Formats: sequence, structure tokens, C-alpha cells
Amino acid sequence: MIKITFPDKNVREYNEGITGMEIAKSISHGLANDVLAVSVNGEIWDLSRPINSDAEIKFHKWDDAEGKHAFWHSSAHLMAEALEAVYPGVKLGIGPSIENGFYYDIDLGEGRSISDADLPKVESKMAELAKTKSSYNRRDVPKSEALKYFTEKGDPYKIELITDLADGTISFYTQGNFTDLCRGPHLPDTSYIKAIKLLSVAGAYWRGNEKNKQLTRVYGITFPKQKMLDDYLVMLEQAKLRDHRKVGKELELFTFSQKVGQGLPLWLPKGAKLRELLENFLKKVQKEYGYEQVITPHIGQKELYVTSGHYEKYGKDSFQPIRTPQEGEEFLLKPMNCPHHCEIYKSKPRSYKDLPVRMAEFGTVYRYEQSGELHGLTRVRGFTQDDAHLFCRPDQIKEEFIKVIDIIFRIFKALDFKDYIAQVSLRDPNNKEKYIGSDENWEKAERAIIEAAQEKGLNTVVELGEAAFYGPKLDFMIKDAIGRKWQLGTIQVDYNLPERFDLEYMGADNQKYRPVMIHRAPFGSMERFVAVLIEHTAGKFPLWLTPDQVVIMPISEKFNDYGKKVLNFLNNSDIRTLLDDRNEKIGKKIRDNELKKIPYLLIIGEKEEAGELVSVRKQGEGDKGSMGLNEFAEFIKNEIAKQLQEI
RNA sequence: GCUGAUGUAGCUCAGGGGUAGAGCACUUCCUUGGUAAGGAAGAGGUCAUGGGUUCAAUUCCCAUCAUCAGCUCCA
Repeated sequence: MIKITFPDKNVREYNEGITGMEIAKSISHGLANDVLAVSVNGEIWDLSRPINSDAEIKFHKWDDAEGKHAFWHSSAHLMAEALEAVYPGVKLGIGPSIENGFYYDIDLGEGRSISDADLPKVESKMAELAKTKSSYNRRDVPKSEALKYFTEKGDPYKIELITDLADGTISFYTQGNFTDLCRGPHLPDTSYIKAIKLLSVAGAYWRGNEKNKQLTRVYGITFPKQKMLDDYLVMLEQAKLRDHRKVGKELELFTFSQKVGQGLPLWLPKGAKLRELLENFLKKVQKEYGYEQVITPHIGQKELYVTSGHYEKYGKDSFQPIRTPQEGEEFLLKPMNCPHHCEIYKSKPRSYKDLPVRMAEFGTVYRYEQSGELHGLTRVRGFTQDDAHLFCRPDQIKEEFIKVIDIIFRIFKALDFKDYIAQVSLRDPNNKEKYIGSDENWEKAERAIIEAAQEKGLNTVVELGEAAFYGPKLDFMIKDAIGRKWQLGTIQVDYNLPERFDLEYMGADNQKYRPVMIHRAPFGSMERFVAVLIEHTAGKFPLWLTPDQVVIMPISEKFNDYGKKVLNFLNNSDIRTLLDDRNEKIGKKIRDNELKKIPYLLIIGEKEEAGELVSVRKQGEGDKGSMGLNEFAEFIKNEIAKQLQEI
């Protein structure tokens, strides 16, 4: 008998050689139905693999990442089997599961290609194979036999993969007529795969190296239920409708010009308004937390970045130096604000009593991103960081982190981001020489971050080895309204720049000390943040932030004069209001202004003019009845105050 | 940067070796209306840019630029 320990520390005894599936069945019928894979002492196994000694186990179902991994990985094998059936002689590369589905890299051979139009053929072959309920059988083979198998099959990519593997045994998985080299784990059989959609075809270099041959990558996704696939496809459609490039154009927020240059966004009046409102909001919050605004130029001497180390590390990713014609001095478009801020710190002697010094700037920086990387507002060559640098004593790190977390929470609330993850990135304890700074400092800073996160009750994941070389960091990821994750703000400790710029402060003991620097940007960049906000809200911004809050729509031109009166009144009450005095019927005005996503539409006609009223229509919700003009203005101000947590 | 696709009116797109097309938006006129598209007329384009082939190129070929997808990268 062997002892099996469950996650709740419960222990049961089973016969040696029992499988995960048999254990699941012994617990409940429902579990046996849902389970997809099992962790055995932390390693993920097939449900059919015998367990021969005491073990801690955990079952994985669809709702955890490991369960999905087994499902999609098995689906990749099924797709490979279908591809071999439809395209005989196809050579296979790798076929992993990814965050949403799976892919397989294939080489169709000279003169053959596959396009989106060919995917349904492969899909139906997969469905046919899935129905055969073939089990995924694991088999350990010696390396030599593995090589022999793929040599006979004539699959050069697999041979290369096996050759690179350590000597010893290699696991093979077979389902139906298909055998693949694979670590596993896999589903019990193919019938689990009920809904299949192949999504796209793209090129990808063998092993991600552009010097290698380009293979064809086929992307797909599968689900245990048809309904789940249907929902997923609806979500993809939704994502398309929310695409910030599309919405940004429709709402006239920003544009690009081939003549200005790629990756250089032009903010249109409405987008600029939105950005200004965001910036003012953050400035106001930061002022409460003791930040001071500074302003620095867009260029700096090359020497500045040599000192900071950015030139050596990122020189090739910067715009090339500008030379002055007379002196031949070299200047860089600034890729970072921190070196400038270090020089501001150095502009006068600092005492321990002055710390922390908190310097904020909406600093525009320029980076030469590779042309293929540019994407809407999320990846651009010129962007504005909501940057700030906190210069503090080592013992102040934790408190400063707590304050930054508070600021980030304020933002999340004001913008209705409800779902987030905070990632704490620490150094790799086995690879300490990669990092600058003393052990003592690192331990202090890492402890400070973890404690700050705990005190604030953050929903945290810790990643070892993800820290920057100059210090640990805390990153915030939000989940948007349709469940996609976006990386946003970051807080980073930096021991490097204070060292390089020789920053100092005078201690109480009349000795000089080195301050610690904290970089932080709650939005990340204005460009990227606005993009995320557009995709999160689908362009329906919160009332306090939206460029146009109210539009007045007279029933006919006879009421345009009253419309102007209402317009003046609301604008004078600091409510951003437009008047739609076009010669159009009310239905048309409603439609057009709904499409512009203006939160409140006011209809005015004879009744309203007579009683100093407005008839209120809320975006997406329809008629709300009429209100006095004063009453409406108060109502709007109240709504905004609520959103900004000011009451 | 690499591979592939795309580039036609402000927007969304059709077309095709020989006067350039639609819908929406825009302008003017008619209409003056009560909660998601009233009607009519008009204006608008070096068909991304530069070369080449051709009697003739927006269309075919080459290059460049930009956009999109994927790969690689991201202080």
C-alpha cells in the first residue's frame, strides 16, 4: 500500500501502481468526469500513469492552468495527426499549448502551402479523429530508439530536438496513428476534445531564430464543451470591436501620419482632452502624497546616458545622436527621464531631513523600437511616462512603496479596474552575481516590498529571477472588462543610478550616505494606458474622464436658442457640454450621439423650454425622464465626485 | 529587423491595361419633427510614393514607405 496525500493534507491508502484516474473515481464520479491531469509530488502527470510510491497529489481540472495545458497540448497532438492525414509527408516542429489554445509548427515541404481557407478541412479531420476516442499512451524509449523512429519517419526537426536532449530515456506519446516526442502530460483520450476551432496560420522561424528556416505555424483552440467555444468566439469578436486603434479613430482621439513618422502618435483634441484630464487627476493625487513636479528637456548630452549606463545597454535602441554643427557635441533624444532627475537631485546638497524627495514629471521619451514591434498606442516610438523618482533612505523604502500602492489603488478605483494582480519580482537567489548592489540592501528592499504588499493586502504573485539587474520591483497587471490581462504600472527599486551619479545625502551623524531611488509609473505611459482604457471601456469612459460629458439636442431648430442657454449654463458649471443644433430629426441625433458614446443626452423641446427643464437620456440606457436644469447640473457633479471617491 | 498579406474619397469597402464606384460623413435646399438613420441635389480622388514594361498603367513588374498578422525584442 502507498500513502496518497491530498492538498487538504488528508491522507488515503491505495494499492501500489494506482493511477490518478482510479484515485479520482474513488473520490467521486463528478471529479472523475472533470479531472484532466494530476500533479504527483509537484510534477504533472497523465491520469493513466501508475503511482508507485507515497505521493502528494493534486487534481487539475479545466479551471486551472495545468488542466488547460494538458487539454490544449493533447489538442496540438490531435491537430498534428490531422495535418499528417490531410497533408501526407508533412514535417513537424514543435507544438506546445499557449495561454489561449495551442499551435503546431509544420514544414509542408517545397511548393505546398496552407491558408486560412484550408483550416476547416483540418478541423473536420480533427473532429473525426477526436470521436474515435483514441487514448494517449505514454511510452519511455531510449534516446537511440527515439532517433531511429524519427530518422525512419524522416522528420529532421524532431531529430534535432532529440539530439539536443540529455541522454537517457525519452517519453513518446501515441494516439491513433500518431506518435510524438513529448514530455506530457496528456488527456486520457481524444474524446475529451469536443469543440475545435483553428484560428490562423502564420510564419514562424524554427526555434525562433530568423537565420533558420521559416515554418508554418497553425494556431487553434479547443474546449470540452461547444458552448465554451461559442463564448470564446464571441469574446474574440468583442475584442475586435474594442480595439483601441478602431475606437480611437471613431472617437477622434488620436491618429498617425505617414509623413510625421511611424510610431509617433498625434493626439487629436478629444484625445488630448482625455489625456489632460488623466494627467491632472494624477497630479492632484500626487500632490497629496508630497510629490513635486519638475520639467526637463527632451534631449540630453550623450555623456549623461553614458554615465547612467543606458547608452551602453540601450544605445542601439535609441535615436542616434544629434550633433551640434559648431562644437560637434552629441545629444540623444531622451529614452528615460531618470538621468535628468538625478541631476536635479544633485543640484543642491541634500540632508537626511529632506528625504524622501519625490520628483514627478510627465516626461516624453523616445525609443527606437523596431518597426515590426509598433502597434497602435501600445507600442510607439515617442511616449509620455507618468514618471516619478523617489529618493529616499533605505529604511524608507517600505513606507514609500505603501504610498505608491495607495496612489495606484486610487487610480484603479477612479477608472473602475476591479481585477488586478501584483507581481513581486525578486532576484534569482542562485545567480546573485547578475545583480548590482549588496546582499544586505537587496534583502532589505525585497523584504520591504513584500511587507508593503502584505500590509496593503495585495493580490500578489512572487517571481524569482524576474527583478531588474538594478533592483527588485512590483508590477501591476489588470484584467479588463472582457478578461484580458494588461501590464500597467510599475514600482522599481534602483541601487544602480544613485551609484553611477554619485548621489548623496548628509546623515544625522554628519556622514555622507547614498540614497535609494524608486522609479514608479502608475499608468506606465499615457499612450499605453489610454489604449488599455479604451479596450477596457470600449470607449465608454467614466463620466469624469470622458472628453464630452453631455450633448444637448433640440427637438427642432425652434429650440436652438434655449439650447444655447442650456449650453452656456452647463459649460459655466464646468460640465463639458456640446450642442447638436443640426437640422436633423431627434432620432437621428440620438443615434449619432449614442455612437459617439457621450454619457448624457439632453432632449429639449417646447415642454422643457417652458419649465427650464431638460429631458435626460443616459448613454446605453435610454430615457430617464425630465429634470430641472439646476437639478441636472448638481446630479452630474455628484456623479463625478462619487467616481473620484471625493464623497 | 525578419516572413507574409494589404494600401482606391474624411471613414468602411467594391472594381479593374483605355472618362474612377457604393454606403456613411460633408455642403446646399426642402422639411420643423418627442427618444437609435426624413427627402432631394451637390461637392469630394495624381487609385501610398518613385521607377520600369506598354501606343496606353490606378490595374502588370521592381524598389521605397506605411498598415496588419506572426516571429524576435522591450530600460
